[in-house]
Amino acid sequence: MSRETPARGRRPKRGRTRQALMDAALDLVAKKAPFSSLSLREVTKRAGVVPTAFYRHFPDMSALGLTLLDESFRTLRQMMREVRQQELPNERMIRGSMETFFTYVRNNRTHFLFVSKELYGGSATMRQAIRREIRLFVSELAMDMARFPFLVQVNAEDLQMMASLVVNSVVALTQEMLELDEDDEAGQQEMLILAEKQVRLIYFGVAQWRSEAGAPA
Amino acid sequence: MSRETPARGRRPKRGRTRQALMDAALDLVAKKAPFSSLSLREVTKRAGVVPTAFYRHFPDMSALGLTLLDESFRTLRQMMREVRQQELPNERMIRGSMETFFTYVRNNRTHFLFVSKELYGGSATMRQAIRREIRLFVSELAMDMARFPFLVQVNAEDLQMMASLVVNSVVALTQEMLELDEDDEAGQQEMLILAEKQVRLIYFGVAQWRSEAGAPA
DNA sequence: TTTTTCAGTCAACACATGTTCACAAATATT
DNA sequence: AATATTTGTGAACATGTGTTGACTGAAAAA
Repeated sequence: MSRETPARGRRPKRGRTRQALMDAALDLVAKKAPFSSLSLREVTKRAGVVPTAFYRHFPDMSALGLTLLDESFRTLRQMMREVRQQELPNERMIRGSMETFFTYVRNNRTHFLFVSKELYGGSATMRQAIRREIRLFVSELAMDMARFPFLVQVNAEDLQMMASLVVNSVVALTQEMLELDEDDEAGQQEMLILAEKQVRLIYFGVAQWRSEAGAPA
Repeated sequence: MSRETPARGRRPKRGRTRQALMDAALDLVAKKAPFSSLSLREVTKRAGVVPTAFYRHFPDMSALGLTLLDESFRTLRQMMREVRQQELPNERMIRGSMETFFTYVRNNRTHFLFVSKELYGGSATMRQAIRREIRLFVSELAMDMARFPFLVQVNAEDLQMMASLVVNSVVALTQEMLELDEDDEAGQQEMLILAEKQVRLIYFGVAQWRSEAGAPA
């Protein structure tokens, strides 16, 4: 922390411009339109930089988008790792996972908002990339579930089905939560409880599955 | 079916322009960008009409959007009615509902695509409107579920929770299906089966619910 | 220190956008 | 048949857009 305050008049902002552009875009997405309807000039203006400076860091807007996606994914994966490694007793497991997950969402609101909007509204490449990531998430969850004693004899396909059900539900609730006001504590808490209940309900169904519904139609 | 072929040179297209604009927008949304990044001129061009003609039918683009939303909702409600009124025996019920639902999705692809993209990517008013419609859907499903013999003693809140779980899951699968190619028969069928399985799984959980998980934490 | 590379500015362009206005054709009303 | 109203057209505007090129100060490498 040595030389700040860049001389007044010409401000160098020594390298942070790239990040400033990304943050600006994220901000705009969070409180305005989807990324696809963001203009280059809009982003640079918010970043406090002249339009042409953009090209020093990204060839075009879609490149910025992909970088943003990458940054968001890093957050997501880190969260996933944290959720998976905390081995809790069966009863507390669901609650614990949901808590750390939603905490992550709150602490990385703009990232999740960005991903949420791009999941269906973004370009084809974006949507594909996000879906791939989600599928990965589903597979890992399925692997974890395979270790449950009462699921040892469920085939891989059904495990995948169950995991995707859990993930889809949590994703939906996450998107609903993002719709809430940022500091609506009560609403957020309500969402957490709802999420826990729903996942628990699914696990009830899962526990029942092996016996009855073996063969597909 | 009297006077077609509009005289060549000046074409009258006697009133159909409004619908042409709506269809054009829907088309563009289906095979290109989200609605918010559509330009007025783009839409009019695709509708085969001069930009200024737009104002004869809508004050601005967002009005077009709301009209489109309304049109899509009519489709949705009609589908809902049809699903609800077919009282099938318990075993066939889930399968039957899913089949008519997904048939509707296929037959109104552009509408569902539009709604799907607007759900998270659209303007605040749009998102709210769609969410309201979904909540309505959830409430009706909860009412239907309340009549199940094994659910009579589940409280209203939990019924709502279960219904929202079902709806969220089906919505997610619908969006996944819309990502598929339009004439990927195999993929669509697969989605249908997956949907049925997931809903059935949820119902297993539901059947188990009443006994164990009464009180919230 | 000198030189090279990096990261910002400024001016300018060609083009797409939303919107206006006055006008004309098609249709509806009388 | 005469008139009024709706619906589409054309020209024109101010503004916002992506992108170019030449230039310049700051930081890094020599």
